[in-house]
Amino acid sequence: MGRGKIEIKRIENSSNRQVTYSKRRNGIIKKAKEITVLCDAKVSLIIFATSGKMVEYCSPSTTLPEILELYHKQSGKKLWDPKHENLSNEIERTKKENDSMQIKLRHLKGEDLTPLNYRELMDIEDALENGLAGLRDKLSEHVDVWRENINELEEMNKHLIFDLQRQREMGMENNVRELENGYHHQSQRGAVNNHNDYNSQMPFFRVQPIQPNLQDRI
Amino acid sequence: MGRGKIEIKRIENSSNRQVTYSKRRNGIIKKAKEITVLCDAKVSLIIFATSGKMVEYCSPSTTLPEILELYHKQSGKKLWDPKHENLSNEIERTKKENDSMQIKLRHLKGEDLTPLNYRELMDIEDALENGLAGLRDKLSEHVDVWRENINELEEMNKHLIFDLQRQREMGMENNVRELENGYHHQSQRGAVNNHNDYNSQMPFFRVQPIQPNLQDRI
DNA sequence: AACTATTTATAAGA
DNA sequence: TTCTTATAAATAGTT
Repeated sequence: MGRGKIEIKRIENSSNRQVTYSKRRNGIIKKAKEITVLCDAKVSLIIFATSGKMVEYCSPSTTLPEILELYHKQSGKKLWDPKHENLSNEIERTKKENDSMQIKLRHLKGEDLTPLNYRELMDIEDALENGLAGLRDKLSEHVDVWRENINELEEMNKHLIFDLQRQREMGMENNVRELENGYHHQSQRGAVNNHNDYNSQMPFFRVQPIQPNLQDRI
Repeated sequence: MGRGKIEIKRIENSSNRQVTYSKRRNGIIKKAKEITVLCDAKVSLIIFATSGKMVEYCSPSTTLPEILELYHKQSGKKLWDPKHENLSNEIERTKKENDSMQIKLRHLKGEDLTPLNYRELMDIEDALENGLAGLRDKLSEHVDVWRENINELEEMNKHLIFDLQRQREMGMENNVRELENGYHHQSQRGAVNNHNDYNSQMPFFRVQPIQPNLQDRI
């Protein structure tokens, strides 16, 4: 249908091919639209040029996914197969893994033990005892850290108390010097001079933990 | 293009519509084939009649899944969406569940405890102790069953031994009667008459377990 | 992209 | 359905 008849074989002239592609592509889409209107047909048409550019037609009464669903039902061919199938397998595998872990967890919690035989029960007991052993190691590590921490804090306290006393004694000497120089001082301050009274000293210092994140671990 | 021009609107006469459908369907497929050959295009064409009957054309250089893959890349539209998406979500959810169970299991086995704080460790210890408690209940149930079984077996043994002795004594009486009636007997048999010798009696009976499947549960 | 001679598709009829 | 054929529509080659 044109000035001359053409053979149906690849058009070698690239620009001719491009022009023909464009004309015929429009022609097919027009035909597709017509058949959907004239005959109530559902049509999906997807065309890719060699360039990779795509055009699509899908009859307005439907959608591509719906057409693919119908296609799948009729032909039995799986379109999204590789991905879909892989996912199905993976999910099945994962769920089985899940179930078996669930059962193991229950057993370790002492639940659902009835169907187990003596050997299996003993194995679980071993596991629990190992678990408790590991756990108590870890707990005692914590205790060790705290004990060490307490020691360090006590050591630090000692030094702080020592420093504080020295500080006060120096203050006293200053007081004396100041008195000698004619300065006046409030008599309330005298209470502090009794540095053998531990309780009265306590409110004067706060010690930060040596391990900065210790709070998080308790 | 025919004897008369037609409007592009639904053909009301059903048999006309059917005929037109059939002709035009073939026409479109022919056109689709031609454009693939002439212009190196990739074409997917799926047509459903109102009857539900489907015809398909896909250019020989490709497959429908491949076209759909390209379609997805270019348009961004997800074709297999509902199923595919649901599966993806489900697998993700299941994997997360898996991971958390894996971690719990490790903790109960006394592994990977380092990142836990003291409170968490104590919780695990509680869980393990509860587990051990439940487990030991179950173990002692087993032991109880065996103990009961052993008692029953011993009871049975007593009766069997008693019956056996009676049997032998009756045999003896028969022997005596037979002797009185003039029968001859080998003197070796005399050893059996000492029914206070337990060891010599043992080989004479085998007792089946009272619970038929007891073996399975040990 | 527009034109148009020609081929092709197809509507109607059988 | 299929064949026929008059006619509409599509399009190849040209401008």
